[in-house]
Amino acid sequence: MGRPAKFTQDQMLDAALAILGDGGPAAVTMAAVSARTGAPIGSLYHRFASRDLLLARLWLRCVESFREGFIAAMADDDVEAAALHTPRWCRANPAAAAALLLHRREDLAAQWPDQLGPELAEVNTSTADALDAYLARHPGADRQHLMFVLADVPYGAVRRHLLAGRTPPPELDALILTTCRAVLATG
Amino acid sequence: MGRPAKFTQDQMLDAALAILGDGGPAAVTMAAVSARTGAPIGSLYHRFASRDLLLARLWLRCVESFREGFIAAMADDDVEAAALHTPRWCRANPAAAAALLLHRREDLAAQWPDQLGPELAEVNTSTADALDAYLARHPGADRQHLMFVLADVPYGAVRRHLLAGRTPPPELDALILTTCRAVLATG
DNA sequence: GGAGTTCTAGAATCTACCATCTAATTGAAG
DNA sequence: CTTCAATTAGATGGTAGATTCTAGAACTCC
Repeated sequence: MGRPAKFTQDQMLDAALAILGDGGPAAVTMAAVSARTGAPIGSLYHRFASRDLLLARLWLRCVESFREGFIAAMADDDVEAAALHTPRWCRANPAAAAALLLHRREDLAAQWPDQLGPELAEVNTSTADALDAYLARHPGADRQHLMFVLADVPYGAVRRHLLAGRTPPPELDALILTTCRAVLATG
Repeated sequence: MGRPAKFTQDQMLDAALAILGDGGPAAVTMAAVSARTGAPIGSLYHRFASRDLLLARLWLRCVESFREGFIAAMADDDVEAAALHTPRWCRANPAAAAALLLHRREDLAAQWPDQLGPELAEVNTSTADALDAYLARHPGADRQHLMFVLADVPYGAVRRHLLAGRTPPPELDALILTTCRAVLATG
Protein backbone atom coordinates (compact mmCIF):
# COMPACT_ATOMS: atom_id res chain seq x y z
CA MET A 1 0.00 0.00 0.00
CA GLY A 2 1.87 3.05 1.26
CA ARG A 3 1.89 5.31 4.21
CA PRO A 4 -1.45 5.26 6.05
CA ALA A 5 -3.41 8.49 5.96
CA LYS A 6 -3.35 10.63 9.07
CA PHE A 7 -6.26 12.75 7.87
CA THR A 8 -9.28 11.47 6.02
CA GLN A 9 -11.10 13.21 3.24
CA ASP A 10 -14.17 13.47 5.40
CA GLN A 11 -12.24 15.17 8.18
CA MET A 12 -11.21 17.82 5.71
CA LEU A 13 -14.76 18.25 4.45
CA ASP A 14 -16.03 18.44 8.01
CA ALA A 15 -13.57 21.19 8.78
CA ALA A 16 -14.56 23.07 5.65
CA LEU A 17 -18.23 22.73 6.61
CA ALA A 18 -17.58 24.12 10.08
CA ILE A 19 -15.62 27.06 8.72
CA LEU A 20 -18.35 27.72 6.19
CA GLY A 21 -20.89 27.85 8.97
CA ASP A 22 -18.82 30.31 10.96
CA GLY A 23 -17.61 32.68 8.31
CA GLY A 24 -19.28 32.05 4.99
CA PRO A 25 -17.75 30.92 1.71
CA ALA A 26 -14.91 33.41 1.67
CA ALA A 27 -13.63 32.14 5.00
CA VAL A 28 -13.07 28.67 3.60
CA THR A 29 -9.46 29.13 2.54
CA MET A 30 -7.06 26.26 2.17
CA ALA A 31 -5.06 27.75 5.02
CA ALA A 32 -8.13 27.82 7.25
CA VAL A 33 -8.98 24.21 6.52
CA SER A 34 -5.38 23.32 7.15
CA ALA A 35 -5.38 25.10 10.49
CA ARG A 36 -8.67 23.57 11.57
CA THR A 37 -7.81 19.99 10.77
CA GLY A 38 -4.13 20.21 11.63
CA ALA A 39 -3.37 18.80 8.21
CA PRO A 40 -0.71 20.64 6.22
CA ILE A 41 -1.67 22.32 3.00
CA GLY A 42 0.20 19.74 1.00
CA SER A 43 -2.08 17.05 2.35
CA LEU A 44 -5.13 19.00 1.34
CA TYR A 45 -3.89 19.23 -2.21
CA HIS A 46 -3.02 15.59 -2.13
CA ARG A 47 -6.74 14.84 -1.68
CA PHE A 48 -8.30 17.71 -3.56
CA ALA A 49 -6.73 19.06 -6.69
CA SER A 50 -8.09 22.52 -5.99
CA ARG A 51 -10.15 24.54 -3.59
CA ASP A 52 -13.08 24.42 -5.98
CA LEU A 53 -12.93 20.66 -6.02
CA LEU A 54 -12.95 20.52 -2.24
CA LEU A 55 -15.96 22.79 -1.98
CA ALA A 56 -17.75 21.05 -4.82
CA ARG A 57 -17.35 17.73 -3.05
CA LEU A 58 -18.59 19.24 0.16
CA TRP A 59 -21.68 20.51 -1.62
CA LEU A 60 -22.30 17.14 -3.20
CA ARG A 61 -21.97 15.38 0.12
CA CYS A 62 -24.57 17.68 1.62
CA VAL A 63 -26.95 17.30 -1.29
CA GLU A 64 -26.78 13.53 -1.36
CA SER A 65 -27.66 13.44 2.28
CA PHE A 66 -30.74 15.55 1.68
CA ARG A 67 -31.91 13.99 -1.55
CA GLU A 68 -32.08 10.45 -0.30
CA GLY A 69 -34.95 10.99 2.13
CA PHE A 70 -36.80 13.24 -0.24
CA ILE A 71 -36.78 10.75 -3.08
CA ALA A 72 -37.84 7.96 -0.77
CA ALA A 73 -40.88 9.91 0.36
CA MET A 74 -41.86 10.70 -3.21
CA ALA A 75 -41.50 7.09 -4.21
CA ASP A 76 -44.01 6.27 -1.48
CA ASP A 77 -46.48 8.75 -2.97
CA ASP A 78 -46.32 10.59 0.34
CA VAL A 79 -46.30 14.26 -0.59
CA GLU A 80 -46.77 15.44 2.97
CA ALA A 81 -43.79 13.44 4.16
CA ALA A 82 -41.75 14.86 1.30
CA ALA A 83 -42.73 18.39 2.27
CA LEU A 84 -41.84 17.73 5.90
CA HIS A 85 -38.56 16.13 4.96
CA THR A 86 -36.90 19.54 4.69
CA PRO A 87 -37.45 20.71 8.28
CA ARG A 88 -36.75 17.25 9.62
CA TRP A 89 -33.52 16.91 7.73
CA CYS A 90 -32.44 20.37 8.84
CA ARG A 91 -32.92 19.35 12.46
CA ALA A 92 -30.87 16.22 11.94
CA ASN A 93 -28.10 17.92 9.92
CA PRO A 94 -27.92 21.56 10.92
CA ALA A 95 -24.46 22.26 9.54
CA ALA A 96 -25.09 20.63 6.18
CA ALA A 97 -28.46 22.35 6.01
CA ALA A 98 -26.92 25.75 6.54
CA ALA A 99 -24.30 25.06 3.89
CA LEU A 100 -26.83 23.90 1.37
CA LEU A 101 -29.67 26.33 1.89
CA LEU A 102 -27.84 29.51 2.75
CA HIS A 103 -25.43 29.64 -0.15
CA ARG A 104 -25.59 29.29 -3.87
CA ARG A 105 -23.61 26.51 -5.39
CA GLU A 106 -21.60 28.98 -7.45
CA ASP A 107 -20.68 30.95 -4.37
CA LEU A 108 -18.98 27.87 -3.00
CA ALA A 109 -17.22 26.50 -6.06
CA ALA A 110 -16.78 29.35 -8.48
CA GLN A 111 -15.79 26.95 -11.24
CA TRP A 112 -17.57 23.65 -10.98
CA PRO A 113 -14.88 21.04 -11.72
CA ASP A 114 -15.46 19.16 -14.98
CA GLN A 115 -14.79 15.83 -13.39
CA LEU A 116 -17.77 16.34 -11.10
CA GLY A 117 -20.11 17.23 -13.93
CA PRO A 118 -21.69 13.79 -14.10
CA GLU A 119 -22.33 13.68 -10.36
CA LEU A 120 -23.98 17.08 -10.52
CA ALA A 121 -26.13 16.02 -13.43
CA GLU A 122 -27.12 12.86 -11.62
CA VAL A 123 -28.31 14.83 -8.61
CA ASN A 124 -30.43 17.08 -10.75
CA THR A 125 -32.00 14.47 -12.96
CA SER A 126 -32.72 11.96 -10.23
CA THR A 127 -34.71 14.55 -8.33
CA ALA A 128 -36.55 15.64 -11.45
CA ASP A 129 -37.26 11.99 -12.24
CA ALA A 130 -38.82 11.43 -8.84
CA LEU A 131 -41.18 14.31 -9.51
CA ASP A 132 -41.95 13.16 -13.04
CA ALA A 133 -42.73 9.68 -11.84
CA TYR A 134 -45.14 11.03 -9.28
CA LEU A 135 -46.86 13.19 -11.87
CA ALA A 136 -47.18 10.21 -14.17
CA ARG A 137 -48.93 8.29 -11.40
CA HIS A 138 -51.19 11.24 -10.55
CA PRO A 139 -52.38 12.83 -13.78
CA GLY A 140 -54.52 15.34 -11.91
CA ALA A 141 -51.63 16.90 -10.03
CA ASP A 142 -50.17 20.25 -11.07
CA ARG A 143 -46.44 20.60 -11.34
CA GLN A 144 -46.33 24.25 -10.25
CA HIS A 145 -48.34 23.51 -7.17
CA LEU A 146 -46.16 20.56 -6.29
CA MET A 147 -42.98 22.57 -6.59
CA PHE A 148 -44.47 25.26 -4.41
CA VAL A 149 -45.48 22.82 -1.74
CA LEU A 150 -42.47 20.51 -1.88
CA ALA A 151 -39.66 22.96 -2.42
CA ASP A 152 -40.53 26.62 -2.07
CA VAL A 153 -42.57 26.64 1.10
CA PRO A 154 -40.41 24.25 3.14
CA TYR A 155 -37.32 26.11 2.05
CA GLY A 156 -38.72 29.46 3.01
CA ALA A 157 -40.02 28.12 6.29
CA VAL A 158 -36.65 26.80 7.33
CA ARG A 159 -34.38 29.50 6.08
CA ARG A 160 -34.94 32.25 8.61
CA HIS A 161 -34.12 29.86 11.42
CA LEU A 162 -30.99 28.51 9.78
CA LEU A 163 -29.80 32.05 9.24
CA ALA A 164 -30.18 32.73 12.93
CA GLY A 165 -28.20 29.60 13.70
CA ARG A 166 -31.24 27.96 15.19
CA THR A 167 -32.88 24.65 14.42
CA PRO A 168 -36.32 24.97 12.78
CA PRO A 169 -38.95 24.91 15.54
CA PRO A 170 -41.43 22.04 15.64
CA GLU A 171 -44.43 24.33 15.11
CA LEU A 172 -43.19 24.84 11.58
CA ASP A 173 -44.30 21.41 10.54
CA ALA A 174 -47.94 22.20 11.23
CA LEU A 175 -47.72 25.35 9.14
CA ILE A 176 -46.19 23.46 6.26
CA LEU A 177 -48.85 20.78 6.48
CA THR A 178 -51.63 23.34 6.50
CA THR A 179 -50.17 24.94 3.40
CA CYS A 180 -49.70 21.61 1.73
CA ARG A 181 -53.31 20.59 2.18
CA ALA A 182 -54.78 23.94 1.26
CA VAL A 183 -52.78 24.27 -1.93
CA LEU A 184 -53.22 20.70 -3.10
CA ALA A 185 -56.96 20.90 -2.50
CA THR A 186 -56.96 23.77 -5.00
CA GLY A 187 -55.58 21.87 -7.94
CA MET B 1 -17.78 74.80 -7.23
CA GLY B 2 -15.31 72.59 -8.96
CA ARG B 3 -15.27 70.10 -11.73
CA PRO B 4 -18.67 68.49 -12.33
CA ALA B 5 -18.92 64.77 -11.76
CA LYS B 6 -18.80 62.58 -14.82
CA PHE B 7 -20.08 59.56 -12.94
CA THR B 8 -22.79 59.56 -10.33
CA GLN B 9 -22.91 57.44 -7.24
CA ASP B 10 -25.99 55.69 -8.53
CA GLN B 11 -24.26 54.76 -11.77
CA MET B 12 -21.58 53.04 -9.75
CA LEU B 13 -24.14 51.21 -7.64
CA ASP B 14 -26.03 50.19 -10.75
CA ALA B 15 -22.88 48.73 -12.23
CA ALA B 16 -22.14 46.86 -9.01
CA LEU B 17 -25.67 45.51 -9.01
CA ALA B 18 -25.34 44.25 -12.56
CA ILE B 19 -22.02 42.57 -11.83
CA LEU B 20 -23.47 41.00 -8.73
CA GLY B 21 -26.27 39.56 -10.80
CA ASP B 22 -23.87 38.09 -13.32
CA GLY B 23 -21.15 36.69 -11.15
CA GLY B 24 -22.07 36.80 -7.50
CA PRO B 25 -20.48 38.77 -4.67
CA ALA B 26 -16.90 37.77 -5.41
CA ALA B 27 -17.15 39.18 -8.92
CA VAL B 28 -17.87 42.66 -7.60
CA THR B 29 -14.30 43.90 -7.48
CA MET B 30 -13.42 47.54 -7.67
CA ALA B 31 -11.71 46.83 -10.98
CA ALA B 32 -14.88 45.24 -12.33
CA VAL B 33 -17.04 48.17 -11.33
CA SER B 34 -14.46 50.48 -12.83
CA ALA B 35 -14.49 48.58 -16.11
CA ARG B 36 -18.27 48.45 -16.27
CA THR B 37 -18.92 52.11 -15.58
CA GLY B 38 -15.85 53.41 -17.36
CA ALA B 39 -14.99 55.32 -14.20
CA PRO B 40 -11.40 54.95 -13.03
CA ILE B 41 -10.71 53.27 -9.73
CA GLY B 42 -9.69 56.54 -8.19
CA SER B 43 -13.17 57.90 -8.82
CA LEU B 44 -14.73 54.92 -7.13
CA TYR B 45 -12.68 55.52 -4.03
CA HIS B 46 -13.51 59.17 -4.22
CA ARG B 47 -17.17 58.25 -3.64
CA PHE B 48 -16.82 55.14 -1.54
CA ALA B 49 -14.11 54.86 1.05
CA SER B 50 -13.93 51.10 0.60
CA ARG B 51 -15.41 48.19 -1.26
CA ASP B 52 -17.40 47.23 1.80
CA LEU B 53 -18.92 50.66 1.94
CA LEU B 54 -19.94 50.48 -1.70
CA LEU B 55 -21.61 47.12 -1.28
CA ALA B 56 -23.21 48.13 1.99
CA ARG B 57 -24.75 51.13 0.31
CA LEU B 58 -25.95 49.00 -2.54
CA TRP B 59 -27.60 46.64 -0.11
CA LEU B 60 -29.23 49.51 1.73
CA ARG B 61 -30.55 51.00 -1.49
CA CYS B 62 -32.14 47.67 -2.37
CA VAL B 63 -33.65 47.17 1.06
CA GLU B 64 -35.13 50.63 1.25
CA SER B 65 -36.85 50.09 -2.03
CA PHE B 66 -38.43 46.88 -0.79
CA ARG B 67 -39.32 47.97 2.69
CA GLU B 68 -41.35 50.98 1.73
CA GLY B 69 -44.19 49.09 0.08
CA PHE B 70 -44.20 46.41 2.70
CA ILE B 71 -44.57 48.82 5.57
CA ALA B 72 -47.29 50.71 3.75
CA ALA B 73 -49.34 47.53 3.30
CA MET B 74 -48.95 46.63 6.96
CA ALA B 75 -49.98 50.09 8.05
CA ASP B 76 -53.20 49.54 6.05
CA ASP B 77 -53.86 46.33 7.99
CA ASP B 78 -53.73 44.56 4.64
CA VAL B 79 -51.87 41.34 5.34
CA GLU B 80 -52.63 39.85 1.96
CA ALA B 81 -51.23 42.88 0.17
CA ALA B 82 -48.13 42.68 2.36
CA ALA B 83 -47.67 39.02 1.46
CA LEU B 84 -48.08 39.77 -2.23
CA HIS B 85 -45.72 42.70 -2.04
CA THR B 86 -42.72 40.40 -2.38
CA PRO B 87 -43.57 38.86 -5.76
CA ARG B 88 -44.81 42.19 -7.06
CA TRP B 89 -41.71 44.04 -6.02
CA CYS B 90 -39.54 41.32 -7.56
CA ARG B 91 -41.27 41.79 -10.86
CA ALA B 92 -40.75 45.53 -10.71
CA ASN B 93 -37.12 45.34 -9.53
CA PRO B 94 -35.61 42.09 -10.72
CA ALA B 95 -31.99 43.06 -10.27
CA ALA B 96 -32.41 44.47 -6.81
CA ALA B 97 -34.53 41.48 -5.88
CA ALA B 98 -31.82 39.06 -6.93
CA ALA B 99 -29.23 40.99 -4.97
CA LEU B 100 -31.33 41.14 -1.85
CA LEU B 101 -32.82 37.68 -1.76
CA LEU B 102 -30.05 35.55 -3.18
CA HIS B 103 -27.20 36.70 -0.96
CA ARG B 104 -26.56 37.21 2.67
CA ARG B 105 -25.72 40.66 3.78
CA GLU B 106 -22.41 39.47 5.19
CA ASP B 107 -21.47 37.90 1.88
CA LEU B 108 -21.71 41.31 0.28
CA ALA B 109 -20.06 43.54 2.84
CA ALA B 110 -17.83 41.36 4.98
CA GLN B 111 -17.33 44.16 7.50
CA TRP B 112 -20.39 46.33 7.81
CA PRO B 113 -19.06 49.90 7.96
CA ASP B 114 -19.57 51.59 11.31
CA GLN B 115 -20.87 54.76 9.76
CA LEU B 116 -23.76 52.79 8.26
CA GLY B 117 -24.67 51.16 11.54
CA PRO B 118 -27.54 53.56 12.27
CA GLU B 119 -29.07 53.08 8.82
CA LEU B 120 -28.92 49.34 9.22
CA ALA B 121 -30.52 49.53 12.65
CA GLU B 122 -33.23 51.80 11.29
CA VAL B 123 -34.13 49.29 8.58
CA ASN B 124 -34.40 46.49 11.07
CA THR B 125 -36.37 48.28 13.73
CA SER B 126 -38.79 50.00 11.41
CA THR B 127 -39.83 46.68 9.92
CA ALA B 128 -40.16 45.10 13.34
CA ASP B 129 -42.19 48.08 14.48
CA ALA B 130 -44.63 47.68 11.61
CA LEU B 131 -45.22 44.11 12.68
CA ASP B 132 -45.52 45.00 16.35
CA ALA B 133 -48.03 47.72 15.59
CA TYR B 134 -50.14 45.27 13.61
CA LEU B 135 -50.01 42.75 16.43
CA ALA B 136 -51.04 45.41 18.91
CA ARG B 137 -54.09 46.20 16.77
CA HIS B 138 -54.95 42.50 16.36
CA PRO B 139 -54.49 40.76 19.69
CA GLY B 140 -55.68 37.44 18.27
CA ALA B 141 -52.96 37.21 15.63
CA ASP B 142 -50.00 34.89 16.10
CA ARG B 143 -46.54 36.25 15.41
CA GLN B 144 -45.14 32.95 14.15
CA HIS B 145 -47.97 32.55 11.69
CA LEU B 146 -47.58 36.09 10.46
CA MET B 147 -43.87 35.69 9.86
CA PHE B 148 -44.53 32.51 7.98
CA VAL B 149 -47.11 34.08 5.76
CA LEU B 150 -45.49 37.48 5.28
CA ALA B 151 -41.87 36.55 5.00
CA ASP B 152 -41.10 32.88 4.67
CA VAL B 153 -43.64 31.76 2.10
CA PRO B 154 -43.30 34.73 -0.27
CA TYR B 155 -39.56 34.49 -0.07
CA GLY B 156 -39.53 30.80 -0.86
CA ALA B 157 -42.03 31.23 -3.62
CA VAL B 158 -39.97 33.82 -5.38
CA ARG B 159 -36.51 32.47 -4.89
CA ARG B 160 -36.42 29.62 -7.33
CA HIS B 161 -37.44 31.94 -10.12
CA LEU B 162 -34.93 34.62 -9.24
CA LEU B 163 -32.21 32.01 -9.19
CA ALA B 164 -33.14 31.00 -12.71
CA GLY B 165 -32.99 34.62 -13.78
CA ARG B 166 -36.72 34.67 -14.40
CA THR B 167 -39.38 36.94 -13.06
CA PRO B 168 -41.80 35.26 -10.64
CA PRO B 169 -44.78 34.00 -12.66
CA PRO B 170 -48.22 35.50 -11.99
CA GLU B 171 -49.71 32.17 -10.86
CA LEU B 172 -47.53 32.47 -7.78
CA ASP B 173 -49.76 35.13 -6.32
CA ALA B 174 -52.72 32.79 -6.12
CA LEU B 175 -50.63 30.20 -4.32
CA ILE B 176 -49.41 32.72 -1.82
CA LEU B 177 -52.95 33.95 -1.23
CA THR B 178 -54.25 30.44 -0.70
CA THR B 179 -51.50 29.84 1.84
CA CYS B 180 -52.15 33.13 3.53
CA ARG B 181 -55.84 32.44 4.04
CA ALA B 182 -55.40 28.84 5.11
CA VAL B 183 -52.75 29.62 7.68
CA LEU B 184 -54.39 32.69 9.12
CA ALA B 185 -57.69 30.84 9.46
CA THR B 186 -55.83 28.43 11.72
CA GLY B 187 -54.66 30.89 14.34
C1' DG C 1 16.02 -5.17 4.17
C1' DG C 2 15.12 -3.00 -0.23
C1' DA C 3 11.74 -1.19 -3.56
C1' DG C 4 7.77 0.99 -4.38
C1' DT C 5 3.93 3.72 -3.04
C1' DT C 6 1.14 6.77 -0.47
C1' DC C 7 1.04 10.41 2.38
C1' DT C 8 2.82 14.36 5.36
C1' DA C 9 5.30 18.75 5.60
C1' DG C 10 5.78 23.43 4.70
C1' DA C 11 8.59 26.74 2.20
C1' DA C 12 8.43 29.24 -2.10
C1' DT C 13 5.94 31.09 -5.94
C1' DC C 14 2.44 33.30 -8.39
C1' DT C 15 -1.70 35.86 -8.95
C1' DA C 16 -5.43 38.94 -8.07
C1' DC C 17 -7.21 42.52 -5.83
C1' DC C 18 -7.85 46.34 -2.43
C1' DA C 19 -6.30 50.59 -1.27
C1' DT C 20 -3.17 54.56 -1.58
C1' DC C 21 -0.85 58.25 -3.70
C1' DT C 22 0.52 61.87 -6.96
C1' DA C 23 -0.58 64.44 -10.78
C1' DA C 24 -3.46 66.18 -14.27
C1' DT C 25 -8.22 67.91 -15.71
C1' DT C 26 -12.25 70.63 -15.61
C1' DG C 27 -15.41 74.11 -14.78
C1' DA C 28 -17.34 77.78 -11.59
C1' DA C 29 -16.75 82.06 -9.25
C1' DG C 30 -14.55 86.42 -8.65
C1' DC D 1 -7.81 85.36 -16.58
C1' DT D 2 -6.76 83.55 -12.13
C1' DT D 3 -7.84 80.84 -8.34
C1' DC D 4 -9.78 76.99 -6.28
C1' DA D 5 -12.17 72.79 -5.25
C1' DA D 6 -14.12 68.69 -7.05
C1' DT D 7 -13.08 65.08 -9.81
C1' DT D 8 -10.68 62.11 -12.99
C1' DA D 9 -6.69 59.22 -13.98
C1' DG D 10 -4.04 55.28 -13.28
C1' DA D 11 0.51 53.67 -11.65
C1' DT D 12 2.13 51.51 -7.45
C1' DG D 13 2.42 49.14 -3.00
C1' DG D 14 1.00 45.69 0.01
C1' DT D 15 -1.32 41.62 1.20
C1' DA D 16 -4.00 37.52 1.24
C1' DG D 17 -4.54 33.38 -0.54
C1' DA D 18 -4.25 29.51 -4.15
C1' DT D 19 -1.10 26.48 -5.97
C1' DT D 20 3.35 24.29 -6.81
C1' DC D 21 7.52 22.00 -5.53
C1' DT D 22 10.88 19.38 -3.16
C1' DA D 23 11.98 16.57 0.62
C1' DG D 24 11.14 13.26 3.91
C1' DA D 25 8.33 9.82 6.56
C1' DA D 26 5.66 5.51 7.12
C1' DC D 27 3.82 1.55 5.58
C1' DT D 28 3.42 -3.05 2.55
C1' DC D 29 5.06 -6.58 -0.15
C1' DC D 30 8.57 -9.22 -2.01
